[in-house]
Amino acid sequence: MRELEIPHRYRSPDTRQGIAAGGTTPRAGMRAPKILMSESSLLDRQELPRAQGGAAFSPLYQQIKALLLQSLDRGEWKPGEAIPSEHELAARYQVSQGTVRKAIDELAADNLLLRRQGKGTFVATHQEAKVRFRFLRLMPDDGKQRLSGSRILDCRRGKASAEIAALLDLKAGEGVVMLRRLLSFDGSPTILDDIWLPGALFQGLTVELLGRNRGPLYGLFEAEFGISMVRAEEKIRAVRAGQEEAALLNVSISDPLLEVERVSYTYGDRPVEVRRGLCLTEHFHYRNSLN
Amino acid sequence: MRELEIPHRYRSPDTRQGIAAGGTTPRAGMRAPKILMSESSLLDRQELPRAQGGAAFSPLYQQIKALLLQSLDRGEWKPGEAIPSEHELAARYQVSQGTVRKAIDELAADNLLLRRQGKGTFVATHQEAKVRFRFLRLMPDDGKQRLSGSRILDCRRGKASAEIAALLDLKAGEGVVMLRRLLSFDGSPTILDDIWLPGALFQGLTVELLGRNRGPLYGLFEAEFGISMVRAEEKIRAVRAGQEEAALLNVSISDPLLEVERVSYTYGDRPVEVRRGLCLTEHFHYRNSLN
DNA sequence: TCACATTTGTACGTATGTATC
DNA sequence: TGATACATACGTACAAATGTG
Repeated sequence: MRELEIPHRYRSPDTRQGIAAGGTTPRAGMRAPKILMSESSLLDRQELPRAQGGAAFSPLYQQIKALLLQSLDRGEWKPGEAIPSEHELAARYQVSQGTVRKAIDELAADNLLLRRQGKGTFVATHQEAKVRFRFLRLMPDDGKQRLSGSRILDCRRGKASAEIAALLDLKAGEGVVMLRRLLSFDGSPTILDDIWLPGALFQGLTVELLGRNRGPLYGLFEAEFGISMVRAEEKIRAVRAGQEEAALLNVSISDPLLEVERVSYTYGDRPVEVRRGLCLTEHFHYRNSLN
Repeated sequence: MRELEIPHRYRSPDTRQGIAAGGTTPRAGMRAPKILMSESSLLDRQELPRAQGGAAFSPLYQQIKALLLQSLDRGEWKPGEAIPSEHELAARYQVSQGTVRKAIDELAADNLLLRRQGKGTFVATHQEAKVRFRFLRLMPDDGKQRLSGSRILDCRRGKASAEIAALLDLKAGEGVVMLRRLLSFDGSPTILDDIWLPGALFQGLTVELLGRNRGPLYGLFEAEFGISMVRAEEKIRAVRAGQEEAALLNVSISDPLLEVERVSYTYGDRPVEVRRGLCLTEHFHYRNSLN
């Protein structure tokens, strides 16, 4: 583990120990602890700048959350696997189970973890239908999800354009993998995706590997490259079909298409994918919930 | 309040009372407690059918959440107002503060309530910029939000079409208010909205009232009609501009437009608005976050 | 089928920190 | 300075779901 400090708030409530109840149970005064991470690291701290000029403090459970995030990021627990029990984590970090619980609660709310009563807490994976659904927003108008077939049209390596480099947080000219695929539903081509990935992170990515893959692309990324897509931002527009796109999607030039620009992030808000999808919305729609 | 029953789980942990610690603090055994709503009402219960054929049980905090929802729905606390403190609610419902806290946590997570440390917990209102932002997803490509001007083009009453009636959960032919408005940013028309509302709920809604309104439409609905928009579902497509729409949005016929179909819901998942927006996405985009 | 251990879920209580007025 | 309200942290006990012997 790492070096820990003691914050000057949420100290052990040792004032209790004299007054405290029956002596059979282990009391707070016996424990050593209260930890604080020495560096801020992945902490998604609030925007509030503390009045004091000093270090950035955060509640214990946020620190635990950050530690859990680090473990996830390092691949200590793989997608689909169970993480240690709350009890075990509490012992490991020397905090109460309730504190671990609150940390996990937030990670579960962010869909990074999945709790199952009686079984344990599991690392979210794109192999599950539920998760995949969260990232595939195009739905048939009649509501019935159809089988989707993916055809890889292209996969090659090159240098990032200035625009892509900026979005992926790369230096201009760094290597990227570019791939193009066509998703069909019931055999009719519906989504044309252009995808850019940082070359360094996706070394062995080839058409052959993609061809062998059944199931979602993000599932492959998890299994083969250890990269979990955790979050994405999309920008959606209505555009006109160009010549090439029209041909691939089997529509006329200038037909309206839904353009979906996506930047996907892994743990720690690091961008790892840029995607531009062109969708035929004659019989499909992009669904979204506001709340 | 209402009649309450005692569930056969989560009974008072009265086994403690003999063993329990110092006698100065109020013990669990003193309270009367443990409630269960006699009817299911607004409960958003899980899909799990209980093994037993009997009543539908739910955790206490879910019951409290349902009671809070009822109070919100009845307008006991108005948008922008503070609800009673956790302490007070705990006393009212005869449960612990922690249980009230968990109920409020969920309502806050759903954006129905807003917690402010040191001040209280407040009913969410569309008067706030933050909330408005959640429902206005069209953004300028450069990221800088501009002033939006709303011009009401039409407002009349009529009978619901079969389609609208179905979406609003009305009987075919029931009265609706239809209105059309044009939103402009920096003076350039960008969004053309057609809106349908249940006539019965929006009695005094007129062009004059709309004309006097500054601020968001949903704010007006809250203030004048006591109807809070809490959630919405959208379906998004790329379409071709028709003649009328093209003229109003100042584009050519057949230009691509983003169509956003929205159904909005108030407390208890009751649909209270259908909206069809046509958006110009030359310099704007619909933003969305996936997680 | 039953008993048991494990793991998450619910509920309670207490003490203290932090923000606000 | 004090009162109030939400936030954090600890601890305990029991319920419910799951898997195993």
